[in-house]
Amino acid sequence: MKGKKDDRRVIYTKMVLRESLIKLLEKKNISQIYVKEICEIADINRGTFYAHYNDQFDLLNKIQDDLFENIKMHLSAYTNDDIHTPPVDMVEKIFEYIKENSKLCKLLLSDGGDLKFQKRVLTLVYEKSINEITKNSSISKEDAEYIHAFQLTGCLGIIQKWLDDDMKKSPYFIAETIIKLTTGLTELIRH
Amino acid sequence: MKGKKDDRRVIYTKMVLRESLIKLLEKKNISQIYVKEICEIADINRGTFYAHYNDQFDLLNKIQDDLFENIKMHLSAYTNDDIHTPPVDMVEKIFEYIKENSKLCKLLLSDGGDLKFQKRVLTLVYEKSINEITKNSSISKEDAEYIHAFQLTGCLGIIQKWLDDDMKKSPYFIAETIIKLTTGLTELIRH
DNA sequence: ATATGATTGTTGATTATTAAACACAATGTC
DNA sequence: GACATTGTGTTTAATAATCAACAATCATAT
Repeated sequence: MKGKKDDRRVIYTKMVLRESLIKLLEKKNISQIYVKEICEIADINRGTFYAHYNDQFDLLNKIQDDLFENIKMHLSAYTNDDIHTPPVDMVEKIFEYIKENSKLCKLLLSDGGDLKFQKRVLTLVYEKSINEITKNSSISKEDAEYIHAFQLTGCLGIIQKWLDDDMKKSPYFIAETIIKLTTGLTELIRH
Repeated sequence: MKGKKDDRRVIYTKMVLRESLIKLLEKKNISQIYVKEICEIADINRGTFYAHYNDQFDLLNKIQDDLFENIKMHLSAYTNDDIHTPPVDMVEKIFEYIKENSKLCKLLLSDGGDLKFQKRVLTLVYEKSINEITKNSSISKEDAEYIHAFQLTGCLGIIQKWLDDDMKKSPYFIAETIIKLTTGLTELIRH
């Protein structure tokens, strides 16, 4: 799948460059950020930056790809895990992950965030859960699609509010709430 | 005075190795700490450690030397600065420095700390202030020595208490207190 | 328009760090 | 005491990051 693993130097370089860009993104737009700035804050030679990334946008994309992949991993763990693990615990893990990366998530998922990225994440969740619900129920695919349009934007709303509130509520509470609301919805349609 | 300046890599390596050792020193004695541990926490190749230091003790010595040099710098700034700067502000700077390096200072200056190092610092302060006081007063050198024996251990006591209290009082407050107590002392002898 | 200054993207030579391996010493376990 | 395990100190070739320089591009103000 990939070449050799990065050694410590590469891992460190990428990490500080990412942190540096995230820090800058809290203050200004990506197109107002210079490569030079990123390197100064990261304390990394500019030449080294270009050895890994083409420009600011490339770096941001890589960061987004990573976040996306991680969310994907958490989601697949949720749907594929054995039946004996309560669903709440699995969803909780996703929110713990979001909390750990709150700075970045706030930037990308908030109102002023990256719309393309949000759509990308939502589509991922969408495909996962459409299958889940239509699989073992009498609900038509058409109905399910509307339910999920509602569910997805609803979840995003909850996440945004949670981040805005500086994650005062525990990840478990949010997970529980979301599980209740989403499972409740399908119950409503069934009857 | 010295050769070429270290580049970014060297600076980073030394920094993380120092932080790593300090972290370990909070849990155990220097002679119970392995070089291997230090490198693992710092995420630095063991070979790189040996490129800069001989062993744990050498690293600790270098850390102490640095702290010593910095305290020295702050002290000399205090005694050599122009007369218009209030002494309290100068002493405050020293305590701000201690606060910034509280972890390390706590380790080295506390009751269980390194006695040799404490003595070294005290001697430094001693020489500075003996001159200061005998210079423009009628106090004999013999008297001054006793006053300072008192002053120095007294100051160390205050610093230790301050560190034990997790530096709740501001650096300025401590500076003010120490100035009051030490200048007060010489007044007492004069009369 | 033109001049001034700052950022860019790339380069070449140099240096620091890396992973991996090694024989050896220290440590703990049965 | 013999045993396996773990840390030590050093070496190797490979590679990543460094600094410094460069012409080219962009920004801003005059």
